[in-house]
Amino acid sequence: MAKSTGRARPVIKDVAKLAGVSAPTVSRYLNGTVNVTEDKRRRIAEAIKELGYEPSVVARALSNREMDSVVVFAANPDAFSTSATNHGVEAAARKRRFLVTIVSLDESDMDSVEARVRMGLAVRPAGVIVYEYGWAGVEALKRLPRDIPTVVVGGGFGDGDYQVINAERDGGRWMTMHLLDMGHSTVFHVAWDKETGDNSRTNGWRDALEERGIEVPEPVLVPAGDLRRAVAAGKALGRRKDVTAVFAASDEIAIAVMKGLRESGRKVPQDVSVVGFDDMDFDAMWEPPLTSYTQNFHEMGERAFRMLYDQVRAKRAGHEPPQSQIEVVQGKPRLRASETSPRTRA
Amino acid sequence: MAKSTGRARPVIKDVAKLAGVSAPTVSRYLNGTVNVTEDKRRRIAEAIKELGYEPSVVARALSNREMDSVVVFAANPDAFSTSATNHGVEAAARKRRFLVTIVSLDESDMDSVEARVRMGLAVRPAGVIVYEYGWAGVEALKRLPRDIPTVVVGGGFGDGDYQVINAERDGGRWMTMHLLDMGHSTVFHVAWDKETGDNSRTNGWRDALEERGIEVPEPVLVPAGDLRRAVAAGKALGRRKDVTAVFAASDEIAIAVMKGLRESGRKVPQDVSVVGFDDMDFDAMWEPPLTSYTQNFHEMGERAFRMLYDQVRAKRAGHEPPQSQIEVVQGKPRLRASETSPRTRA
DNA sequence: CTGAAAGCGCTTACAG
DNA sequence: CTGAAAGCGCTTACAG
Repeated sequence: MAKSTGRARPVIKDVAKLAGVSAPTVSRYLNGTVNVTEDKRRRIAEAIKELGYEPSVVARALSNREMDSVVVFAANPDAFSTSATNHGVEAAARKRRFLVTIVSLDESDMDSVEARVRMGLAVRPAGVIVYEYGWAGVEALKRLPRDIPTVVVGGGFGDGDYQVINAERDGGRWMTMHLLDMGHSTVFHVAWDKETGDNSRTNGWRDALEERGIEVPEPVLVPAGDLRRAVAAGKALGRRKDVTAVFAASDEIAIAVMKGLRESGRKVPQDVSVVGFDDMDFDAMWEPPLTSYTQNFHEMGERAFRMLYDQVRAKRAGHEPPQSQIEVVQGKPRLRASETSPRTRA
Repeated sequence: MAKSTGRARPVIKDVAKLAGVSAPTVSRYLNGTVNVTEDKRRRIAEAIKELGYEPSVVARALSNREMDSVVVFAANPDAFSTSATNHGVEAAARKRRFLVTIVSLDESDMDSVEARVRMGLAVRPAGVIVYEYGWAGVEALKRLPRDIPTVVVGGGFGDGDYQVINAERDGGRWMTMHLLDMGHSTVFHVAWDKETGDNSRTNGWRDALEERGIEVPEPVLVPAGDLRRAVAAGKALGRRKDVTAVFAASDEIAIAVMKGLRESGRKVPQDVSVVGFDDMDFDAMWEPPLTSYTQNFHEMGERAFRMLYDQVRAKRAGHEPPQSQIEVVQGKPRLRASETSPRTRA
């Protein structure tokens, strides 16, 4: 603890001198690469403590040609999914003493993706994690060198050799089935217009309808993020007497749709059942409490890091990379009170 | 673009050779520290392009004794305020080609703060930004060396020499005054029990009441994050006929309180006016649309970085540090429909 | 098991 | 303006 030397920050040589050994020995002690005599171990440990020594990750990185760090490329930096996943990555990384650097991708400025990828790679991270919650992730992925350990989070099956995916499609199917099981003859669907492909909630909705042999109505697509348009969509749906159930692709949409439905004189859930997706904090507070589907983004982040770490370790040890793999993180429905069986027509 | 050499990643020497100059000259060209002949500039530029050269930030960091990066210490990593501020920091940092590393502080594990600070500092960042949205930030701040450029975001006046603060107290005062101006004889207040001190919404509420010479009722404190307890608080308030207006310390709380109020048979806003704070996305969707107060976290993040950068630049140039300063980022009220003048008692 | 030497890829005095 | 040399703080063959 005591700052015994005049140096602002002790370096490995200071430790070595104080412990009466050479710098490489301290390095070996620190990294456990080779055995060090018990006696010396003790003296080194003491010296480290005495000086408050912390190895320079920068010097280590230069020597190792890479840093103990992971860079995360993420679009939609303000989205809940992004921030929760970041947190999961960071928690797992910390256990391995890896640093995480977030480089956000601006969906509105494609040209910059190239520059941002270069910038992120300039620290020579041990690996990268790319979120495919939005399409900018796909662009970033294309620009990554093949030899850097990479994990893709989200997106469709097979977007990456190593991937952590959420069961979006399954979830969409489940929610739709749930409504069907309650007796609704069909389920309408409202979603943002930017969909993420194969593994989407929208496809899950389609799956359920098709499985039941129900004709799939046209999904209602709304410009991404435009709550007002989502309200309008709800209102339009409300005017059609054949809609008794809607599966909204997100809680935000569900809430907007409910508002629109009410504006057109329909009650939720008495006249129309509405379910959402994402299980946001507020859902339980809603009137009526919104039925939704939880995804565990934090868990996805943790798994993504662990999957990456396995690759990094193999690479450093000179082993073959682990087998390509896709982990699917299941979500689960949270039933509340925004849906009910359709009532018999008056 | 073309990878003309066999090297995986070109280094400064490759550029130098191709351009027919020495490595230091390339370095000077890159950093603009000294003039380089026009002729050589051109050749160097071409070589860089040809090789796709990107300087190693790690090597540069080792030489400079610090990295072009900033570490952010942030508690409550999942909170909207945290993620929006991060995004602002990152956007501003990118313009200066600084990397940002997020180290999250776990409020439940105080012992680790020390370790996390050390870990964050191990990359020798040029500076650090600490969020005082929660108390863990205060702990981190105590453990930072005095000589590293630092800016504090949030918290109370004077928590740091360089600080970007939100006008929380002003906002609380404004919202309370607004209710008073509508004719309510007093305003009740519900908040999480962990308050951030001087510059708090709660204090703003108190200010307004005191300015008007109104006796300040006991604020209702609820365990942080416990929405259910907040609903209960709303319910309890609803049973008291003297409550006609409540200022909730956050939108989450406002929503829970509204729910509780309704459970006790009171209508919002007809019987009781409720206003929140934070202006979350959903507020406009609420029934009734929730009146709230916006804070510009993104802007706070940007300003924090710029303030930090000024310190870093001064330090690197060997100048005196800029004058200690506190920037206050104003928020603004968003009036919607969750409050109204009290109606005359029936 | 351990030390002296060389190297990672930059930058910065030091000469010229 | 520009090059040769030394140094930033580690790690890793190479000998012993």
